[in-house]
Amino acid sequence: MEELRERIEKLINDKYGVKAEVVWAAVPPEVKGDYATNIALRIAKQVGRSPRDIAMEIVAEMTPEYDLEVAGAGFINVSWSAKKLWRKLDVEWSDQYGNNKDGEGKMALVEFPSVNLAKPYSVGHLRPGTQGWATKKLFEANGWKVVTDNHLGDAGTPFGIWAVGFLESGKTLEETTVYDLGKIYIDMKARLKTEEDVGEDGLAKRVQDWLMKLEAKDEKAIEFAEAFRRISLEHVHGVMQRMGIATDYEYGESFYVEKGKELVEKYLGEGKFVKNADGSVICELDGFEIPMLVLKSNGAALYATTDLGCMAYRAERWHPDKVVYCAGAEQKFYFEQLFAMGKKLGFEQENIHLWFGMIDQLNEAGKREKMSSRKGVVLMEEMLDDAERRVRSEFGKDLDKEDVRKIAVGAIKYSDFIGDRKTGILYDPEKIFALTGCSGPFCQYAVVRMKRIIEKYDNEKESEAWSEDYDFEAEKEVIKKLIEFPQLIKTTMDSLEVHKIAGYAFDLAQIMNRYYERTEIGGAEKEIRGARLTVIKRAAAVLTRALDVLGVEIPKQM
RNA sequence: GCACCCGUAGCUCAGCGGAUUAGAGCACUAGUCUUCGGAACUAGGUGUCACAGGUUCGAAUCCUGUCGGGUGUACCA
Repeated sequence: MEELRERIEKLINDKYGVKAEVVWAAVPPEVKGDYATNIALRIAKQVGRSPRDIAMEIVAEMTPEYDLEVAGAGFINVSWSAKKLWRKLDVEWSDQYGNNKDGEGKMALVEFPSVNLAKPYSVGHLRPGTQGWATKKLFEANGWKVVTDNHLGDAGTPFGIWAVGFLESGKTLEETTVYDLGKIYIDMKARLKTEEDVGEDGLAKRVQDWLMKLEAKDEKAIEFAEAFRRISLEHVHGVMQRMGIATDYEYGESFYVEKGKELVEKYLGEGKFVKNADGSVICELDGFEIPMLVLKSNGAALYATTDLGCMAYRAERWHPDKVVYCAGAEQKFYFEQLFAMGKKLGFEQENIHLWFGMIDQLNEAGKREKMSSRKGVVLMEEMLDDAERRVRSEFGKDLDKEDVRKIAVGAIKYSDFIGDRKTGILYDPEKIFALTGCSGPFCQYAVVRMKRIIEKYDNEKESEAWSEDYDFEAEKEVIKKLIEFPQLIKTTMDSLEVHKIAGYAFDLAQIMNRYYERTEIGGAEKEIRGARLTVIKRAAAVLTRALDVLGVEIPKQM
């Protein structure tokens, strides 16, 4: 294919004086041929001839060396024998198949899931975790070194809200749980909203007072903050462990408060920031009507302050080439400002806001609406429990605990990758926990089934010995799919559209299910069986790797 | 007001560096069963690709406008 591509590119250059890249695309199954290029259509205008004529001429030059055919408006379709395709796959195959070294020597910092410690981990924070983890995996598959950081929401207003609410609750720190914290947070938020609506600010002031106390290192405030962090973090770790995600570091916002404030002073001194009459500090940004607020009028830090400190800390410690912030679409404007500020201040890394649509739920009227703390959210633990319950009841067998978890989490994670990450998702248990159709468990099942077949027939290394004459025609569709994989990993890296890998995994799983529905393996002659088992082994390896990028693990049985 | 995202089958969504006949899953119907693991496979679609223009030999895909939905718009994160 490479050779043919170069030949055609050379031909159109020599013959028509046009430089263009030939790209092969898979053809629809009804059409004759395996791959097609629309090169004739693309250069037709420049050449000044009809695409069909050009395609005919190209084909005439390359026949009979290659099996080419002009189709449709001027496509050039190529057919390859299954055996040739198999050889291509075989040459490229290794235990690292799919991975590449494009990112060698480069380093990325991926920030996720960045949960708010003031309330229990809810489904509202599902996407940063799943998408962030997949992004890390994707970078690694492309040869990057990756450092991950859970940028905990452990400072700022949530702390003040929690401190005020906690004192009102009358409970002691020892008897306070993460669920109490969540309840306090939600109640307080509602009260603050009511207060604001009537134009008062008594409660808001008390919240800010506690915040200031913490930043001034008041003993009581620090004690609260530490307890608050301990209670929440234990809970967060539990959920992340069940989800099968983890980060290397978890410096929270509080870690960067001081550093951020120092930098605000520094840039004020350099004239890059401006102090308002009310004491607040801003950073003017070209192209933005609204400047970036980097310090509140009462002198307290806010998100931008800690993120500034964070950006500087990371630059100094890791010198990342890219920094990926995994956070919802509603924060787009903020990140645009933050990145513009980073540029203005001379930070060199490329910043990416990996954003995603929000999670909706159906209300009583059956209408879609945003999931919000006030209306009551589904907690991650509840969701995981539900999913595991469903797995247990649907899969009658005695699955061990770990397999149940993997299947449940596989369903949840995969459902996040069915659509583009920018598209919002609907929290519908029927879809999130889907065990059939386009789902995680469908893909997991395909791998488990393949492994069983391999184990059953591969006990005497039969896969190593098959007849040289075997034509691989029955495996052609599988082989073509496997050939696509390395390129998919590369192109997904450009767009960070991980859902394309999920689509690939589903296609491959479906192809495999169809494959052994109509192809005999156990009953095949020994010389053929070995070849078929080898293809199945490779398909299992590729599907496992694709799912691994998504963070979907393979259970031992299901 | 301005900015960004979205509008494709009953539902949930792919497809959008233009191109061979617009696809999946769910749901529904009918099949395939001495299972190399049937949690599977096969067959079944009357879709104004929101609407209207434009560019093009060719537009769901690119451009402009309109309508509808969502989000954001400095002391929240």
